[in-house]
Amino acid sequence: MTDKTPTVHDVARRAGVSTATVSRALSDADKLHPDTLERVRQAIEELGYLPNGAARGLTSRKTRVLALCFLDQGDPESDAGDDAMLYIDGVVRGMERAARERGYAILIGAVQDPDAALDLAVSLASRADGIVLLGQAAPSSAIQRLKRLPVVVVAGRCEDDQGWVDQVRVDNAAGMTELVTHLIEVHGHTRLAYLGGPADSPDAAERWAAFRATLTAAGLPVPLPLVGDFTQHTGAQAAEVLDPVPGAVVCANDQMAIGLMTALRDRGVRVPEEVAVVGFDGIDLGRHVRPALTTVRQPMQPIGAAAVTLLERRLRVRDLPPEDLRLPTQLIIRASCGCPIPRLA
Amino acid sequence: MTDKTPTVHDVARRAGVSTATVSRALSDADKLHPDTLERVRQAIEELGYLPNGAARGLTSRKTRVLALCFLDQGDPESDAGDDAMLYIDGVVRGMERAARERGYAILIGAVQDPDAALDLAVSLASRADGIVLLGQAAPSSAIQRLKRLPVVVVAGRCEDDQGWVDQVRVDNAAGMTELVTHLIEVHGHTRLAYLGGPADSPDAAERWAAFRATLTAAGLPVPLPLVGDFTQHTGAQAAEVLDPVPGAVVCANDQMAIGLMTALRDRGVRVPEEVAVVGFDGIDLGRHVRPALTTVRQPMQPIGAAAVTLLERRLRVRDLPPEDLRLPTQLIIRASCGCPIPRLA
DNA sequence: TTGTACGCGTTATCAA
DNA sequence: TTGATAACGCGTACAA
Repeated sequence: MTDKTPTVHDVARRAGVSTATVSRALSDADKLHPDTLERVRQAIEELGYLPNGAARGLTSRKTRVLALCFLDQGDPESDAGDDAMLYIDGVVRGMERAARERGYAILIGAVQDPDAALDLAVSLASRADGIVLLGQAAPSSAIQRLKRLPVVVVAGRCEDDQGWVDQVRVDNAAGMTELVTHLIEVHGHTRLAYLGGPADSPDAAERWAAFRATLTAAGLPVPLPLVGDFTQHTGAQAAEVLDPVPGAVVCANDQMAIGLMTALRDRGVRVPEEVAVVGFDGIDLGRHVRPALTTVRQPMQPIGAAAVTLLERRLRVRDLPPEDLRLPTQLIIRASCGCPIPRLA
Repeated sequence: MTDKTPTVHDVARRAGVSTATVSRALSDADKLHPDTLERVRQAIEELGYLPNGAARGLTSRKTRVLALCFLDQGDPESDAGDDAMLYIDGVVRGMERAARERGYAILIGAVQDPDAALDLAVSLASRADGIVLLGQAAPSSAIQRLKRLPVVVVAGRCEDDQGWVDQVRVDNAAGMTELVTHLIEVHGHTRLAYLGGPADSPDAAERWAAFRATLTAAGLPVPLPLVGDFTQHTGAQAAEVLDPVPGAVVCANDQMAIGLMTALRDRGVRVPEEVAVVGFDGIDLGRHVRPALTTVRQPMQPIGAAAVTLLERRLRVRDLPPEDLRLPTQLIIRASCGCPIPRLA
């Protein structure tokens, strides 16, 4: 009883055929005589043979793997950071489903430290046919270094590398514009406050820009933004600061909006009667808080799926102009903006 | 300008060294003369060289990859199936974090059809050093077939393969017992109904068994269980059936409990005043519904982390008796059981 | 329909 | 400290 893991040779010997035949049994099964096929099947079964992916990848120059590289800054213990993870979970799901249809598996890697992103990306890229770089995990150094293989940047910095690599983003500007316009035109708000996200978030930047542009276009004054860190905690803090309570508070993401609403309620301020609160992202939780959160939905899964589509396209055709996909957002009107409660939450 | 992706040879030539030196530059950097190292670094940079993971894996017989194989039965369009996915997301997160610490990446693959699980598992296993089979994705055929490499079954069927492979599960029995005991002893319930999960779910089976055992032990009558499919929809349906409203309804998962509560409220039945409702799993949503759901939390991330730990352990020592880990659950008392509302939701 | 033999890119062994 | 070279396991021309 040999304990080494069996190879094609072992299978071949046991089945009384050549290694080539074994190989064919695994791919072009139909090009074999049924009896031969059966013998090989037997041998494989009996030996517990598993093909060696590395050897396969070496000859075929393909791995049938698509990688995803992202930053996981969440404190493993607390609930903070869950927001980003919720987003990532959606993207992963979308990628996996899209990849599955095309015969790919997804390789996932994350780091805490942005400075480690490059090494991780290289390490993942060396085992994949293409790679998706998520948000902050896409320093231009990484993009340069990986130029040899298909790279898609999702939710990356806006300025850098534009027209350089394929990108997938969400149309933050359109979403925010739609949201603010709703507040102004439907509810007649004129005093809007803004609770923004971290300065290094491209999404946060785009949302803020669209917010002020929309106010300006409407001839309304642009408030000084509060700057949060995308956590519920930060949203709660904002409730303390907002003293002359404005008519409405626009938050750069849902978590902060929810934290804010909760703290406001604790302070005895009624939402949406006294102040409207709206968010951005469309996380599931927003459907279940009371009042249900009016927000702008980011299509997480479609983002993941689009990234895979782009990767696969470039795997087939290398010489293609870079694509810069902006996926549409969707305004989701619920109760926190002051709209009547719909029949179904 | 050659367009082929550069190899160690190209780098070696450009740096005026041998391939062995290039190889060393990537692993034992400190065993090289600083100047040599620098030249190699240069060449790598200039050529945009990326190591070939397949070739590496071939010689080293290691991939530094751990695979996860699961069933994704969710309808891509609807919200149904989210429950299972929430669970999986948590496990993935736990795996990734634990794997990262040990220098591994996670390879993810899913199928809809349980019958396809075996093929997927083999395909994933051939590219990984070890594999985690989740729930239904672990038919004994797969476990047999993969015997050559470390396999961990998470939330698998209870009877099969016990003492065969390493397993990670949650202590459903203890959790359910604790939950039901709370209902009986603290709230004095004597008429309990049960809304169970699908017959093919090992978790559902264990929970039901513990439920009835606890009632029996308390000298209470065991009701006929309603059988749902783990969705909110099913929970809502249960509200119609439960006519002589019992004192409490124990649901085999949170989704059903939430669906039930909502439907009950629509029917004008007050929870928890008229009937207590409790769930199982501890999904995030349960914290935000009103009344907040009393439930039993499954430690999703620790489950993933434990699976990785087991895998890595066996990667180091093959000859070890199989481990059958039962992770503890945690009773989370909120409002839906009738307990006073805690200060923080 | 089946077999032979070479090459894929890297690491490790052994010399130098 | 560095170089030459032999595996590693599989796919695939090419031959039979």
